[in-house]
Amino acid sequence: MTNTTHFTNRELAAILTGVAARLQILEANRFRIIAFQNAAESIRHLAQDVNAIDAAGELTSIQGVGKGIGDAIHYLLVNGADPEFDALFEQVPQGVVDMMQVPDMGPKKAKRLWEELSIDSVDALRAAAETGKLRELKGFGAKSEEKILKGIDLLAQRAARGDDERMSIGTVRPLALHLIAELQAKLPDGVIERIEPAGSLRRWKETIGDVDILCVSTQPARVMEAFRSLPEVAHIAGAGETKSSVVLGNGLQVDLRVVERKQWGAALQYFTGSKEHNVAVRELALKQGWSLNEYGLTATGSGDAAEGEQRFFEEEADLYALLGLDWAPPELRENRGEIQAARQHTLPALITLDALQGELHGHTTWSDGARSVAEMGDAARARGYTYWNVSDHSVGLGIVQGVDADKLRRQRGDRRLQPSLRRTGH
DNA sequence: GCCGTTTTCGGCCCGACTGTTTTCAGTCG
Repeated sequence: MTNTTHFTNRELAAILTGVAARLQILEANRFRIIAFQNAAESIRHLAQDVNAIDAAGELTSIQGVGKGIGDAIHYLLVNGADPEFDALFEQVPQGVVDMMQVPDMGPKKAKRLWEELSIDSVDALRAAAETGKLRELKGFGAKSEEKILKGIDLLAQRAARGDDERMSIGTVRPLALHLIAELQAKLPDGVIERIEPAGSLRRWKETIGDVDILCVSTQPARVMEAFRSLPEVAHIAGAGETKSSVVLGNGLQVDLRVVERKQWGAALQYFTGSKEHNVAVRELALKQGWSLNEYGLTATGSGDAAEGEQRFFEEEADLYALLGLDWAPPELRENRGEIQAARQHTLPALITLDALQGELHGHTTWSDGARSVAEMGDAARARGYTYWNVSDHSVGLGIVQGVDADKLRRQRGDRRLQPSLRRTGH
């Protein structure tokens, strides 16, 4: 076993995503594609270095990594390349994969454009759309061309703005709350019965890809109309009876969905995600004889309830309770063990803002620190800190109630460690 | 290709919206 580090977690995840994309274009077995996507996602969010896990021979302990993908990863980490992956990357050009970044351009369309019109890059796609070549293809029309050009512009904007298309929750949350307030002000009292941000915003993710807003109203058409005509809206990406998507001037996409009051619990659960959490909850529901969608539960007939019987939930907790689960705080909903914990009533209590008496953060060897993340974490724990936020490269240290904060401050001799607090998001 | 409170086989979440389609496939979240 060599100790050479060929790939970081992120690089490895990118390779697996590239494999999945190419398998999609080649129309491989769809479950095989999902397997690569899941493995990539797991590794992207891994707290440990995948090289260390490989060195310990425990790759298959990673969620979504079995023998097949595990062996491939090991080969890749040891040798720096995998012939099977290389062949795939050679077979389908990167440009064709890049085309799938354009909104509404999935593997099927990318494949057809590549095979039938020899379009193998975003630039070639733009040229073909501009000259009206795409509409020669069955299934493509003038509107498709227009949409593709707009999508490419959007991509270019994003690239120009920075390499990360996600925005900080510190930026997005106030904006989302402002939009909600504007929407409510625009409509007469009572039209909107309930309204709340869902999605990654409700899960308090550090970065937000797009904003999901859920609301209850008996007049969805009216709400949709008011939403789409908000002054911040630069482009309307979708306009349905109960769902609209808009893009703001700053490039942020905002989706609004309207449901009935009795559907609120299931809808909030559904739109809060994460996708991984939802898939796991729906699988659990299926095992209990219920099919779960954003409106409620429908009995499949395999459980105790008669086939077709429906259940609705005004509150999210009622839905979880029917499935035998404790209500999980949105922050935990990533399918990383919270569902098992909810079933066993062992969900952890989250540290709340008022319990924190101070915080600091330490640099590690990732940048200019002297110790690794693991060493820093161990040292912090040994000295009585409750460390509560560990990323790839730094350790956030929180002092919570029950810990002698004054003593810690004396030990550190750090006058700057005051009981005041800055919200960091976690 | 992965996985297991029906475990080594046989499943694998579900619906809204769009464009171009005469009934649906593709994409997205």
